Amino acid sequence: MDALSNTFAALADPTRRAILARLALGETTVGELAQPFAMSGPAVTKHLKVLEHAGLISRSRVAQQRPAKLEPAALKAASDWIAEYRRFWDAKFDDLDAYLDELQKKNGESK
Amino acid sequence: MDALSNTFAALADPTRRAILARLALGETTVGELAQPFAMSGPAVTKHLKVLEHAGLISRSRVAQQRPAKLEPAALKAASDWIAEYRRFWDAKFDDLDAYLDELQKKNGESK
DNA sequence: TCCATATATAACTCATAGGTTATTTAACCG
DNA sequence: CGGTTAAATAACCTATGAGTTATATATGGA
Repeated sequence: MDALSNTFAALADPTRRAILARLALGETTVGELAQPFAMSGPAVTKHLKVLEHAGLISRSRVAQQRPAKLEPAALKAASDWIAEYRRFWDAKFDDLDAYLDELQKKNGESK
Repeated sequence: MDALSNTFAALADPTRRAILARLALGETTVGELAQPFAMSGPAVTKHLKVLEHAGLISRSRVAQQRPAKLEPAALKAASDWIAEYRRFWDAKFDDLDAYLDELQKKNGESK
């Protein structure tokens, strides 16, 4: 499957979105996720595999634990895809676009 | 299933994303979609049902045809969900936020 | 009314998703 | 080395998704 399909499919599960919300607060282990979600360890491991395959998280190792960490790049790709439709719901899109261009120029100079 | 899960699940299929891209150009019938996608009519009908159930499109009737039309509100909801993670990939998010607040004030006065 | 056209529904196949429990692997510690 | 803890894998179940072909429904027109 293509990367974007994997990303959207990963986001289509409320448990996985909750896991991402938890990871936004910091790295977390499988055990710390299994408890609040009232779910078996293997189930959490599977969800993490889906998220990892979608590029939304990465894993590391600390002793016996394998903490998961948020990887936002894939979210950005999904956001960019949706952004192409922004003009269909946001009447101010064109104005905003001009402002953002201007802002980027400013940042390029000052930062 | 919750609305957001339905939306992301609908977007997780490349054929359905292509259908949305086609609908961004204007309303389209089942027949006009089946041909370029080399797919049977019933398959298109099923994809349209998924998109409609996700709130991403609406249907109407013109003679024997049932044109489909893009409904961007559901896309906005998905975009808003992802936007909460923007700070994780966009270092300029805080600055941007200030600019957008300012812009909204301006629009409130002038428009 | 009868036929043609466009779409939807029914019935089916095959693959995958999400969950379970039981077992195995990996890493630390006495 | 032997035990303990954390996580992954295996094997399984059930439900759902995406596609097919065949059939039914709805609309328009001669």
